[in-house]
Amino acid sequence: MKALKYSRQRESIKNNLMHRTDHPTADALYLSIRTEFPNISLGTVYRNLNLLAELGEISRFSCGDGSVHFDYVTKPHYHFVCKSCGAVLDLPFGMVKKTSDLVDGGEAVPGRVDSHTVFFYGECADCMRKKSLEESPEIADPEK
Amino acid sequence: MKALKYSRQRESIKNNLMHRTDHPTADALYLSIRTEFPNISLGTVYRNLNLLAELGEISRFSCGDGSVHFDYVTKPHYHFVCKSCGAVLDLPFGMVKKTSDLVDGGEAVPGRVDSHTVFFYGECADCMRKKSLEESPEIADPEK
DNA sequence: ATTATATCAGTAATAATTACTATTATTGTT
DNA sequence: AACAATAATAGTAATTATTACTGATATAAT
Repeated sequence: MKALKYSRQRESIKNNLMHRTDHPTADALYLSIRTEFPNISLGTVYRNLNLLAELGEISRFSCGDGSVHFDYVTKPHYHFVCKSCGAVLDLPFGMVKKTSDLVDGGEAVPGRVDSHTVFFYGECADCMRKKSLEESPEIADPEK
Repeated sequence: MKALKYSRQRESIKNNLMHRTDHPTADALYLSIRTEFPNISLGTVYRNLNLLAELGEISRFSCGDGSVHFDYVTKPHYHFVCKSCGAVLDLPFGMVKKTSDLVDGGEAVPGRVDSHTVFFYGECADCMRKKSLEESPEIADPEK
């Protein structure tokens, strides 16, 4: 693994993302940072955003339309997306207490909720089985 | 508004999506349909998928990686995404009973859940205010 | 200072999606 | 069944988002 080196550009990207709450796309962030670094490259923005996401310093998500957004807040929380203006707002993690909170949005949501989606991420039963098979075949197939 | 006309291609796209459970992307669907319609156009697939989604006959979603998937099931349900093989599985709507089901995935999930996200879609307070202002300004600003 | 290498700017390449256009298919009407 | 109106298509070009590449520059350790 190669050691990380400081760079003013990466620092600026982190700083910029830290001081805004609008969950910008890579391009929106690029346009903003250009006021400070007039000739920063869009590729540099992408590379650092993905690097920071891998390091867990920021999070990246897509809110359904295919575009990817970035967020400095990494602790678990939910998002509210306005279908009218496209704004993405943070919602406190604890707002969902029961299923009915999901269905009607509960009272903590700053607007009208029409629908919601939930995605679970992990490893499916098939992949778990395959992996344990690779690690210790004798358990899965004692004849061997 | 222009009237909808039948087309064998659109029928085939619906049919194909109806008989599979793997939430394909537009391109995956295109490759599959080409066995029946060897010279169907990728643009035709995109156009019809988006049309059907607007009509509410199918649903479209992105599971975080940026790619857009399509689903013939339009009634509310959740998704489980395997980070290992990329499979997208349907989860029954009623599986989430309380917050702890969200956090640890509960027992209804066919695999190991590491994380989850929730997106609420609707209209934010700002847009709601603006809209009501446009419709009846005298209420918002009686002096006028 | 010297050296090694991570990072950069700029550009080219790739992938996903949409737009355009001349042609074909569908539907309602004679 | 032929006709006219137009929705839909195939094929291609254009657009957008993102990644890959390359020679130059910045950073960190010796």
